[in-house]
Amino acid sequence: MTPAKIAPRAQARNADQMVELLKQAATRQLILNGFAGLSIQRIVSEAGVSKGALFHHFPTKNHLIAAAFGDLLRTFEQELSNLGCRLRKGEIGRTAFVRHVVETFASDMFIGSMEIALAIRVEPDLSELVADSVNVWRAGLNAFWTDTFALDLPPEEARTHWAMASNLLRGHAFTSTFGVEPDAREKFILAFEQLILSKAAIKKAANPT
Amino acid sequence: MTPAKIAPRAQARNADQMVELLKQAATRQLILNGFAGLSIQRIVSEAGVSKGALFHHFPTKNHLIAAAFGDLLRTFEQELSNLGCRLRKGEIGRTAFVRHVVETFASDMFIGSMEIALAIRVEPDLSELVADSVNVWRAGLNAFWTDTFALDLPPEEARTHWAMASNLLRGHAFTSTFGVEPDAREKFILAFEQLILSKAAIKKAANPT
DNA sequence: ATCAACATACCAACTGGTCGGTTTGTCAAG
DNA sequence: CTTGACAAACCGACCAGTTGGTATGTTGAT
Repeated sequence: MTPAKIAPRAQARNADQMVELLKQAATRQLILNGFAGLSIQRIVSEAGVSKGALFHHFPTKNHLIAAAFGDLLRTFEQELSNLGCRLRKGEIGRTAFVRHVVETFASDMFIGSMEIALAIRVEPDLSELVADSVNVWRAGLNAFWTDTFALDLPPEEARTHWAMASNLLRGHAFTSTFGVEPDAREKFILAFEQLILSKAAIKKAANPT
Repeated sequence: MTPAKIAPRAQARNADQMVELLKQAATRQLILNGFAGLSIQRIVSEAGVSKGALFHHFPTKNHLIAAAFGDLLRTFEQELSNLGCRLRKGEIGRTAFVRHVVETFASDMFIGSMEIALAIRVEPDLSELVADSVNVWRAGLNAFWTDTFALDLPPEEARTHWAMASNLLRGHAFTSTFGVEPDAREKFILAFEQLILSKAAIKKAANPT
């Protein structure tokens, strides 16, 4: 008889789980090594699977990155929406709300997504793959503000105001990557609240629980 | 006699010019292909010189990137400072000033520098090489605001206010990479002027020419 | 003659894939 | 229940090209 051989690696059989595993591995490696350091080899090592498995589910690297990026944007949108709901229900105050929102934007995951977003401008293939996700994110981000606050301004001015709010958060997140002084975050939170939210009324939740 | 051979490539002999050439080639390739696509091969092709020449002047790729990044930051600082001077001398109005400042932040070169800035968080070597340039830029950016405008606020609050201004510009620049709606830039300019500069007085130039 | 400046060939490692083989789960037929 | 067929899922070896350098030789200015 042929001598016993080392058993080949077992092959899991759950496509959805594999896709999820790959997207999460990509996200972790993005945070760890940045967009420039995001390689297929690193992703499969992180996920503990083969390149063949990866390319079975995603035709190109860009497809995987786009899928992971789309998940990231949906996660942020969900987090923000939740924060808005909690504020409207009175579960948190306005300052705490701002603090949480700022933390979402200054998170490793958001910074990672910013890297992808900037890289997109020179990668037409990737840009096309993420176009829908970006549009949904933009609309969701605007809705987050308008669902949460009422502002006594004409619609176009209100839209610009909330775009400013989002840009301020992005700018702060960007600057946070170099580290912030100990109390600069807290100062930003208060200044943001004053500058952006002082004239905005919190909408009451339809059904406060 | 040995038959005529193709003459070896002529070797220019001007170190300063070569260094400048390499930094500018790196910057152009950064704008064209992003940080992830910024390779030695692309830089030397862009510059029309050899890798040997590059590595004679810069010990590693990161040294070149850091040098080019430092130049970029100094260029932005100079541009902004000039705009501030022109405003103070009455050569341009406040709205035009804001428009020019916004254009500086939304420029390809600034976006390229943002890519480097984000990548730095996962590259300790590069981070160390650019630390001084970043500190100088930060101080220069704050001085740009405080040299140009007087604000009736305590120093700490003024500092936070101007940090908000810069972050707003960064956030807008970031969002601009996806393209902006036709009049969104103009709306941003007006809203910025209203939100950030409405309570700031333009300092008069010491010697209006 | 000397050395900084520059060129070119070479290197090991890595890149995003491709490809042939193996494994696994499902289904239908007996 | 068993068996065989099938295709999705997965593996790992292979591929051509690229990466950031290194080593050696040549050139040009003094």
